[in-house]
Amino acid sequence: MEKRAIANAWSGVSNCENCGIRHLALFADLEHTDFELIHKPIMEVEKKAGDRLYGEGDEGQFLYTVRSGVIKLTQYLPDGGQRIVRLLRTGDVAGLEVLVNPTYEHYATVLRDAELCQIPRDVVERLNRETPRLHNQLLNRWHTAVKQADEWLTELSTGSSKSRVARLVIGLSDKVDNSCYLFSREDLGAILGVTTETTSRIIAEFKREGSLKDLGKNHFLADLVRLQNIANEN
Amino acid sequence: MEKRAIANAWSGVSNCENCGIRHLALFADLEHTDFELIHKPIMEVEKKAGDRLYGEGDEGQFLYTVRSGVIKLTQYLPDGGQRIVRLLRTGDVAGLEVLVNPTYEHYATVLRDAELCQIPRDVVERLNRETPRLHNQLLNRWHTAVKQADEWLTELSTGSSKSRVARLVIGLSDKVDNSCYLFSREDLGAILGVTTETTSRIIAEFKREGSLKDLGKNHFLADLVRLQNIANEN
DNA sequence: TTGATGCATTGCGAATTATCAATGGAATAA
DNA sequence: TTATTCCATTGATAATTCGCAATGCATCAA
Repeated sequence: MEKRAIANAWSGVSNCENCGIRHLALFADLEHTDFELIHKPIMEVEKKAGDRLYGEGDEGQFLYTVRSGVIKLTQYLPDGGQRIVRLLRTGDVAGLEVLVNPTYEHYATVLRDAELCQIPRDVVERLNRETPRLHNQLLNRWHTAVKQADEWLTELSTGSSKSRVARLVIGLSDKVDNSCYLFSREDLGAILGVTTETTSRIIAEFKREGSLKDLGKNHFLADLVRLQNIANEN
Repeated sequence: MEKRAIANAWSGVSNCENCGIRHLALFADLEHTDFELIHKPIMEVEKKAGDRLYGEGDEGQFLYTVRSGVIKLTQYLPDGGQRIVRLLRTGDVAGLEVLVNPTYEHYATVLRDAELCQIPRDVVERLNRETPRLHNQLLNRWHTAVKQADEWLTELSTGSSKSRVARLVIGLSDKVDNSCYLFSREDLGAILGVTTETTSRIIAEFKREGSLKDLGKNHFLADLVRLQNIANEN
């Protein structure tokens, strides 16, 4: 995990303004003068799979914009059971809740090596107070989060585990080349609320029947038509 | 379903400003001058259990603040399966998504007779543009929605159906007098992602073992300690 | 009161999923 | 190369949940 200061205040400003993924990021709508409101450095950090960004209950100092990679947000039950409630990808923001509450509400863990912009909470709060151009982006982020949560409830937590795995694979597939990078069976199970073994059995079955072709390293070729049928069955 | 215009523009304004539940409502932080920005009537509507506020895909003309009663937000799967993704109660807002998208994203149905404030989308959009005092409330609403969705994923869609029913009953219980108003077994099942029969069996079992005491009309006395144990078991 | 209606409950067999334990296979380090 | 380690897969069995049909129960209207 390497940390590279984009900057002291001024050059941090300069870099955000020219960020390659700015059109996807929280600061998409900011104008030149807005960037002058940023008086704390925004760091670009790299994290490896397995690294933790923050834990539930930790004091929320930073928000994170995902530049690349995948982050999982996890919550635990009293009995120790865990559930992955959301996946964050390029352009998504982790830790939005610290604008409303002092602490984080999830464990944020890197699922695939990630590059992130680490933004001090103060910076976002100040921009939120002083320029209206951040508001729409913030509302959009919240909306996206609710939408994903609702989809997970209806699509990934309803029906037989077979259809649910199928829906998850479809959701993780690149619709252009039908390729699909999966996660460990344990993580897939934690997304779906089923056991590791059940997930494994179903994916193995998909491979046997040709719905998935194994390309190695958890990379698959997906037969989306077939999977869609399974997804709709039950 | 009776509709009573609070007003032409001016008296609508006046009434919102003096609303009995304003401290809970979307307009909680507005100041006197902000109310003058409201140039369309806000209607107070009464709906009976079973009435529908709007459907998924409908053009989103209104937001609704719940004054009393309970509203369910439902999504459907292609195979016809349905899932209740959220319950709205006093102070909650239905239809927030129309500030971001043109159409509603759920079916909103009255679960218990409800009184609602029907607010034209334009009104909220204008206030959102012209007064910063609505922003925090909007962010808060979104945050609440995400939080409830996440809780439903971890608590109501994880573990055995018995623990899930127990967690749901606890969540629906009045912590002061341990009383609990349930819904039809079908609705409870749609909240938990299990069948009506399974839900019914579990609640019947709770009654037999004394975790719930039936007071008639889906009103129960809950033994929260016992239920909590069941909730944590598995 | 008497039906009629709409739910809730229950029984039972089938299907699904969990659980525990063993085996297999691929990637990595020595 | 050879171990080693970490997962994924599979088997066997138990437990849970579903699906369908029958029955019970309370409410409401005639």
